[in-house]
Amino acid sequence: MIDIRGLREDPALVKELLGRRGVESSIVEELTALDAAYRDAVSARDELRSRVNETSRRVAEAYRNKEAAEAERLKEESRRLGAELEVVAAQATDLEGRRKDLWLVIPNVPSPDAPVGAGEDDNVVVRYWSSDGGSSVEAPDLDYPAHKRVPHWDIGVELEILDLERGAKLSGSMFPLYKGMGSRLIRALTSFALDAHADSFLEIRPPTFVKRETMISTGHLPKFADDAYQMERDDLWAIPTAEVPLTSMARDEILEADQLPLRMTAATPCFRREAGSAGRDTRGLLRLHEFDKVELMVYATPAQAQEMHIEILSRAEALLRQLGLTYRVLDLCTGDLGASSRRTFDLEVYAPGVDRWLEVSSVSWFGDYQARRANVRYRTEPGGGVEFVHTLNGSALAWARVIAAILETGREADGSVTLPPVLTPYLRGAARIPVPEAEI
RNA sequence: GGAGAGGUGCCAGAGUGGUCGAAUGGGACUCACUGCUAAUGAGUUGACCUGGGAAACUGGGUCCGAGGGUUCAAAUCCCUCCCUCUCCGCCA
Repeated sequence: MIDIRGLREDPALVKELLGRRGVESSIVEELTALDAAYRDAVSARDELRSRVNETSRRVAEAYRNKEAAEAERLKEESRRLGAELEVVAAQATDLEGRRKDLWLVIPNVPSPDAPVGAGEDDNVVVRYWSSDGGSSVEAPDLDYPAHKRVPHWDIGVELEILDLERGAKLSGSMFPLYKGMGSRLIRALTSFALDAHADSFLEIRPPTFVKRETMISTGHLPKFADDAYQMERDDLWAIPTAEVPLTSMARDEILEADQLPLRMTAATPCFRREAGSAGRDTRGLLRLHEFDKVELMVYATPAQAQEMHIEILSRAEALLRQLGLTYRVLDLCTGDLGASSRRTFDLEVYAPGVDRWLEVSSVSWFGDYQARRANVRYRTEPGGGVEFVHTLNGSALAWARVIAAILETGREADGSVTLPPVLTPYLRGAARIPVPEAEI
């Protein structure tokens, strides 16, 4: 949730910044109006409640003084005030609910540093990286031989490591089934990444299904309910990313300043209905209802947040470099920013077979937007006041698309795939995926 | 799933209708004493909403697992739900 006090103080600024991401100023004005009405109602309710309380106190007093008649009279008065209170309180409750409903669906105020733009075409490429060219603001040479211009779904069938038809048989399209080296590759990548972060990130294995409140904390509900899988009977939701459970780890808690920054990492499956993109990218591993991902998440003080943002980004990039994959870093423009985010960098790997840049990581700084929803605070100093923490997270990394890029990038002329050497120790020494011998 | 016990402040723990935001102990913080640490003494110590104030501070309201109800009045009585513990059952 945005800082509603900040909104009261400077509505023009909030309107301006939210306008950059396409939020109508009338919506902000509506929240301002509801907020004012809510506060009036609360004052009226509290004043009346105060009188009821006072009257009740006098009832007790009257009884103590053995003034039964006076007590009866006060009880009658209190009853009358109570009836009045009920009406006023109902109004306050109604306004509070309407204010909260609107408050919850208003997206975060973007960072003034985020590039202004309408949509993904306006994202800014910060840099490219390739194993040949290193880091550069110039796009690398994307000149690949024909044998690398084969889509991973064909490679997957050829090498017998992907069986999307059987995945579809079991669960429907966009639920992949990996086998053999395909399956092992996910395990290897997961171990590789978790080990890479083990120096300073606490490894967590969170639950995969979470309560409604947990989804609300990160901003995935109520607005984006259509994108999530729900177990209706128990009102549990399948996590779309480990960000969801990790961000709620400290929900309703007050952390000590010396615990921050608090870094965590988790490998989990991620579930997405992809409701808005039916029919797009239905082939292969480009867009899936279920995929595995390693996530990094940090609780930080506002002062630490920027530095943590860079640290997460660096870690995600380091993995891609070690895997030898060509990638680029995008600074998302205000129009493409996720609803909860203040600023986001996306990492996209280049997959030569499908000739596309694939998003494999999204590194976001949420400010206190999620912390306010999740009520995660910290004590600024021992015995001092409390403030909301800042939350940040980033994938490091989402494996399905990384695997697509590895297969396409590593494909040799004979059809086998050479794997990134860093994975060899995690693959019982295997350095490549051979072409299966033809059956006789 | 069945039976029982229980959920109170940072922690432990008292409190069965009004004087309870809540005893007491511990912790933490501040001050004093001490060369330092420890010990001792005194004091302070919640979060949230809303109003006043530049601020220090201050008025009102809410919060004793959650939500409803009874009552002039609920931590305390009633109902529903959630969670924890013990035993039984089941199970990887």
